[in-house]
Amino acid sequence: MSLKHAVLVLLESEGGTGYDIVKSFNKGLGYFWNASHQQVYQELKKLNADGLLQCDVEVQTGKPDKKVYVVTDSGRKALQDWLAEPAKLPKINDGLLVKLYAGNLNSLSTLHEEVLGQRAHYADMLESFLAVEQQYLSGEEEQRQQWKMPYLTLKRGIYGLQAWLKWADEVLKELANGPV
Amino acid sequence: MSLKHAVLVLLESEGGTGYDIVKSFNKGLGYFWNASHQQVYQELKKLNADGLLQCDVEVQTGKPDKKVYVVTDSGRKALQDWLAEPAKLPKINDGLLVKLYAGNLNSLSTLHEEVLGQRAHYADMLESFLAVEQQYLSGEEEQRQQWKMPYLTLKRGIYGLQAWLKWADEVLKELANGPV
DNA sequence: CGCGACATGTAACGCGTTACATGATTGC
DNA sequence: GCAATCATGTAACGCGTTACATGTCGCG
Repeated sequence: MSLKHAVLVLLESEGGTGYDIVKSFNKGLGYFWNASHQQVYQELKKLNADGLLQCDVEVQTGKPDKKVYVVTDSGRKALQDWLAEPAKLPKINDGLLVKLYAGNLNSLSTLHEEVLGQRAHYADMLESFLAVEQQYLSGEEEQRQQWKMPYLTLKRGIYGLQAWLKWADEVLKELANGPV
Repeated sequence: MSLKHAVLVLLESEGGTGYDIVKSFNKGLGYFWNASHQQVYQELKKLNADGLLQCDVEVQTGKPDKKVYVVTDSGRKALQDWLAEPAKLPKINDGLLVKLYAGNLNSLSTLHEEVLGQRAHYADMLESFLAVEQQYLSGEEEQRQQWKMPYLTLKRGIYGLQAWLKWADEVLKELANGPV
């Protein structure tokens, strides 16, 4: 949809390498935007070819050369254009819910295990989000002001996960009680 | 990811046309699985070619002929295989959150409008979900038993939307208060 | 000695979006 | 007359996944 714009946002203030961007997707932004390293490197190449990014190579020994990308003026313009148009609603395709929906085709115990597995994953995720939140809340006023917007997105992750976990617990109860 | 399997689930019990499937994606299943009609027709063609679906044509006058698909034995097997393997975690790519994250690049009033717009959409959606829930809860015990699993997926939609709306209200307050 | 972090990619394929295309019937 | 519902598709393109591919450094 717009990996392009997510990349521009990340590079806007600082510039960075593909590797840096992938790391961001596994931390801050990663709560609500995902892309594999393959995808990121492809995209960087393309954005560079299209003139939205400029690339400086830092030669290194022992490691592959580091390619540091920075946003160009036309990149900044593309970002502004995107910010001005309304965001699309995210598309949800959740296989677990399809399985549940078709519950009678499957054994309840298999479903129970699956839900438990995802539950564990999301519970870990929530814990780490809450830890980041604590860090934010205990920071200086100035710091808090600076990280206010990213914090709002973190909050989204927290509420979303709490709702998911609440739901999952109800489902697990149903699956345990249920006939068969 | 597995439009294939979503289609098999929908056709498993009844058989149906591409049009029927698209309608399902706009109702029941649509809360957590989406696909355009173009995608659905392509997929049906492919599943038919691969022998997972069988197609009977009903000739009609005035309208295009109706193609009714039913799941074959190998289709049923493919479904069972999929049900047996663990579901992947859904991938989230939410442009609105990218915009918020990069809030300082944008005007707060633009962000405010965007959040308000999505809020309106999700509020409508929640209302319609709650209406469906009421219908379910006021049904006969036997009906409830039959629709239990789809109801659990509806519940997911309800909790998810409520969490989203709660979050959005906090964000709107912040965006209204905030400096600039 | 192996694992994880660092650092980059290619190729093939499959999934999803946008635009284009047709045409009857029913109800306001 | 216009919009919605019924009913189907093609073509081009762009986005995402999986598999393959390479090589160093530091830690335990």
